[in-house]
Amino acid sequence: MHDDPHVAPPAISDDRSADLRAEAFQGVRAARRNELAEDYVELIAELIHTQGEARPVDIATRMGVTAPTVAKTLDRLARDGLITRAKYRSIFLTEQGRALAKECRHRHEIVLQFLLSLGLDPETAEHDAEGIEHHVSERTLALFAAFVARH
Amino acid sequence: MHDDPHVAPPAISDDRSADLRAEAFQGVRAARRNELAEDYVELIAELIHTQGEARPVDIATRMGVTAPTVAKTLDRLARDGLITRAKYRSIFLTEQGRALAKECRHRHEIVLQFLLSLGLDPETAEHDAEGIEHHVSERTLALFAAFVARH
DNA sequence: GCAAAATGTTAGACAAGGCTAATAATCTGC
DNA sequence: GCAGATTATTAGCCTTGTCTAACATTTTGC
Repeated sequence: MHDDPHVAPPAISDDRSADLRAEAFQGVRAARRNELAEDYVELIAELIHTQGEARPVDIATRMGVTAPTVAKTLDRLARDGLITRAKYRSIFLTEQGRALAKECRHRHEIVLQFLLSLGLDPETAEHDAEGIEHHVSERTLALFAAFVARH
Repeated sequence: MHDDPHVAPPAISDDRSADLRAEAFQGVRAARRNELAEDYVELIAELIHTQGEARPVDIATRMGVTAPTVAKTLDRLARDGLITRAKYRSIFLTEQGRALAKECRHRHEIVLQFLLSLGLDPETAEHDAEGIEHHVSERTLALFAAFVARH
């Protein structure tokens, strides 16, 4: 249960450390599972805003995947209650989808501004923000926002 | 091909912007495909260093997955030339695997120190670093390192 | 208002990454 | 040195996310 008294104990016992690690990885894997949904929902919100509607073909172009891939992914999003769709019609966000999109956009914006504040060029900043935004905790986000505010 | 002259052109044409976006997402997806391999290789290196050997059971515990999942993943890593293994024996890194592990550890360390410098608590920092490290470009990493150096 | 173009869907394949259940090998303690 | 515990593997299933090929529908341009 506790540290073996005969060996020099590390700062944290191996068991506890391994458990913490496992939790961290499980959290990361959970985040990874949501990344694609978040990317889609964020993009759909943006398309609705800028183009007036979100069509599969535009999603496919911007995501860099084929139309059938988009179709299947949209089916999953619909199943998960993030969007509604009708055959051959464009996509709508549900209330839940809109909430997620808003949250994602917020996170994305803070991460992006943070990277820019740090002196990164806009293109790399956009690129890295896309990858990083899904893995930033509330605490880290708050620190990023504070940093942006004072620079 | 070019902007329709009848509408107010955005800073960047929609086509170009959509292409850039597609590239960014493809890059992110590519990074995602490597994440698991990087996590494993990094962990294997650490286990070899701290325990003297890397056994599947310890990998499973620390990754928070079951033994068969580890076995299958290790087969892929072996196929991809990152590790060598023999039935019922512990795992070794190839030259390529060691190089990847070293690079990952380096990135991880910088991201972690950066988050700590920013004032994040150690546990959250470790957790976020685990997710972020795979999505940080060379440029961003350099900026992180510079920030750590002057704080 | 119809033919052609554009868009959307369906079917089916495949790899990755996860699981459980069952089996096999190794290691450990007496 | 053997029985039981631990560890590793295999088999088989599931979901996600990607693709191509084929087909269906809608939109558009005369």
